[in-house]
Amino acid sequence: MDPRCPTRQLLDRIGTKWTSMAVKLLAEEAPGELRFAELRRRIPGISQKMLSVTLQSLVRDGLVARRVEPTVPPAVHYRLTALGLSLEDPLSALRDWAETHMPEIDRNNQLADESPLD
Amino acid sequence: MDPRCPTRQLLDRIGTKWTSMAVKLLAEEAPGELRFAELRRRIPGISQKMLSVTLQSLVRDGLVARRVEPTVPPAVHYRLTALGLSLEDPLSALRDWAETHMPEIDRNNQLADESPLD
DNA sequence: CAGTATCCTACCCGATACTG
DNA sequence: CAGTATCGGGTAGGATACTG
Repeated sequence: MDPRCPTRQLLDRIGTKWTSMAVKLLAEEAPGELRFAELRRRIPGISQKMLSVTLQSLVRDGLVARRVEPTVPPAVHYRLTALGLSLEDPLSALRDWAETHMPEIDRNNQLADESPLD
Repeated sequence: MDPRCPTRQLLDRIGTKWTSMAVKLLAEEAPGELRFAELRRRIPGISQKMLSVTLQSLVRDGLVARRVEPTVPPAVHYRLTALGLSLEDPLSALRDWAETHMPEIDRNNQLADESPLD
């Protein structure tokens, strides 16, 4: 198996802390857009810097499109591209699995904590 | 959106460098088992330490089962649990997407490198 | 409003050596 | 064979301050 396989490269992207949340919010809005500040409001705990870094990476990958209204102050809108939207299918499958099975994983970890002799 | 949502917790696990490869190899073998050294051989570049850490984490989560034959030297076998096997569906969907679309993402990044003024 | 620019810390991961 | 122990570098990510 190749440690540089496409799957690993993809996980290096969507595995970063805020990426999956940004993609989900933009997917819910698709084909509409969200502004920088609106995304910031909907992702509790994210800093301006991390939202900026996250979105730049998504734009660079071609998963998200950035549109600037040249007003003062500027209004910047983000939306998923067709490529980004196509990622929603496997990503929502992963979300469904997580919501269904993460509680069981949590229980398994608690059991491991209670029986440290295994 | 909750930054501690199940999806993020799941990505924190399968997003680590070697986890998705270990799961894939064990899934291909399911319901059979693989030994430590055999996994090591099939994951080029992984160190003993990282394979050990990766497998321990998977066992702790209940995604992988560990079976020790008390011989000298010991023979340790790993296999996916039912829970681990259920993860294969969304994970293979993600792999399929990665193989199909990562080349396009690579091209997008190359274009971004060539046009730094955007 | 939508970003940059710095600084700093935690921790993932690799390299290496050792062991029952 | 299947681990554990230890050390160290690189980097993701947080806090804070500044700007067109």
